[in-house]
Amino acid sequence: MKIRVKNFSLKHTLECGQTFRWHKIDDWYYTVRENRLIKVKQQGNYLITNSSKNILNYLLRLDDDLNKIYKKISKDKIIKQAIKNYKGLRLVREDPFQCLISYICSANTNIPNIKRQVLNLSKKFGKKVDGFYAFPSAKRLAKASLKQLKGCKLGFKAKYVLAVSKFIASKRFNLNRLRNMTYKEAKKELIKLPGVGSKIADCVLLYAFDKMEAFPVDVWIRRVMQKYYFKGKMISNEKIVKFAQKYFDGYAGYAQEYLFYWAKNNKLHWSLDKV
DNA sequence: TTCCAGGACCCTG
DNA sequence: CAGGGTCATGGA
Repeated sequence: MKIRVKNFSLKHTLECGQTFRWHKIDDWYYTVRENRLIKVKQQGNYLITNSSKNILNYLLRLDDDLNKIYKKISKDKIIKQAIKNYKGLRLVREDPFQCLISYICSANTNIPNIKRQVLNLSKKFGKKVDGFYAFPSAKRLAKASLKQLKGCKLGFKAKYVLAVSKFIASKRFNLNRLRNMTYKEAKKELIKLPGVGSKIADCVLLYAFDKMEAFPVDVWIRRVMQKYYFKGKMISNEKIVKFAQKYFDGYAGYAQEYLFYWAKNNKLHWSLDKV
């Protein structure tokens, strides 16, 4: 099926580092969602896919009015440059459990390692679907042993993944309930989970629960914010979050994604900050 | 060899 | 509340 799109870049959307379960083979991107294989590629203003318009609209936020969002967040030359470089980058809508576990795995490591960890989990515990692997359910991961999880190279995060999976599988923690909460309420709940702090909670709220005011602060965002928005001054993560939420006026999450990709691709490092 | 990566947690002062 | 050490893993 062929879907007309405008103001959309599949490449930037899937390769900017917000999502870890799309595999690129030639021009096609593959993932498994709800135990079904989805494949998609972009040709100019069209997406070619075996899926449906509704599903891709949902997963890739094709209905977001990007021009309106650009207008809201284009407040300075840094963010303008990032928007210009990555035009068409959209946030994604991830499965909440997959998103939560993926970002728990993201602690103190890099994107290739995160991808490796979630792929290992999928291969070991997920269902095989047309040659690819679904991300395992909470129920399945809750039955895993710590040794098996460490075998997936999760390192010190294995215990968090196991504990969180057990909380969710046992229904002592209801992930779906977060969808109807405010950003603040939902964040307060997420942070109660072991291995989940402010940054990972913001990632889950942004990529899985539509909380556009979430502003995950990782090392790259810290660098770009500290250098260009706080004159190099050391500042707490919470102050960065609060500043961004006010400054980017309801769309901090979108601004964050562009700034993150920009900082990372420009190899922004501390040595440059100190100039 | 040392440093770093989409951090959280624990302990100190 | 801020600052530092620690935790597994793999690439530069």
